[in-house]
Amino acid sequence: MTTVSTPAGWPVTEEAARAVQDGLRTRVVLDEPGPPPGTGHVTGVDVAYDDERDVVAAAAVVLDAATLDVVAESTAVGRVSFPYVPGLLAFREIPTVLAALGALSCPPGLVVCDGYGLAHPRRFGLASHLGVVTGLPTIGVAKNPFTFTHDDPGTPRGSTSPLLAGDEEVGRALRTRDAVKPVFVSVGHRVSLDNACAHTLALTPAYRLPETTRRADALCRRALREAALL
DNA sequence: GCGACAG
DNA sequence: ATCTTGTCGC
Repeated sequence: MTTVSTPAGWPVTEEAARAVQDGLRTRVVLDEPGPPPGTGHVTGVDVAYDDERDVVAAAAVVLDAATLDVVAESTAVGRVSFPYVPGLLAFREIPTVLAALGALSCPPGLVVCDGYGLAHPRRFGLASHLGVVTGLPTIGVAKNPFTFTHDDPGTPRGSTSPLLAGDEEVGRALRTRDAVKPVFVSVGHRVSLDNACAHTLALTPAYRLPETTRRADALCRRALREAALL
């Protein structure tokens, strides 16, 4: 496990953080399909917090995309770098997530984030931000619709409905299990929305949430419990 | 101005 | 995100 501190120059105010987003958003690449599902590596990243102790732990878990077997994993801990503000989640998660990704012993391939990419007030959520900063293909799979609207997808697994910001499709509500609440998929960087949904389905053979985020969630919680950062 | 709001 | 017990069901 590695230890990280908040990067020099990291935004302190909400206004500064929004300015950073506006400066980076133009670098998001949307015209690549991304890797085909079931090939290469797929990596889940997630973060857990202990605001009492001011500690944050991140985990990255690399899976073989064909078998969903764990290929590699890593964790990182640090201090909380930003408060939770809707629309600015990336500034809270990215430093530790970058450290965890950097500690991996193999290439991550496609990165699956817990949250949104383009489905964001300024079209630059966590998944897009992480993609631009690393250059890696990324997608966002969120558990809640945030401020966006959607119709309920059909009952069968695989059914979708557009996730809308007004009349703009910023993502998709995707049913990953029959009759179970859908997840909300959006493009991060260098992946198409169709492909992002296909990957999400490939990663949900048994549970609502992708195996990537399930593994990363369990690992970062464990890392937080065991963190001795005092 | 007020409320809602990924994790 | 996090605080939290038991409980119903495959």
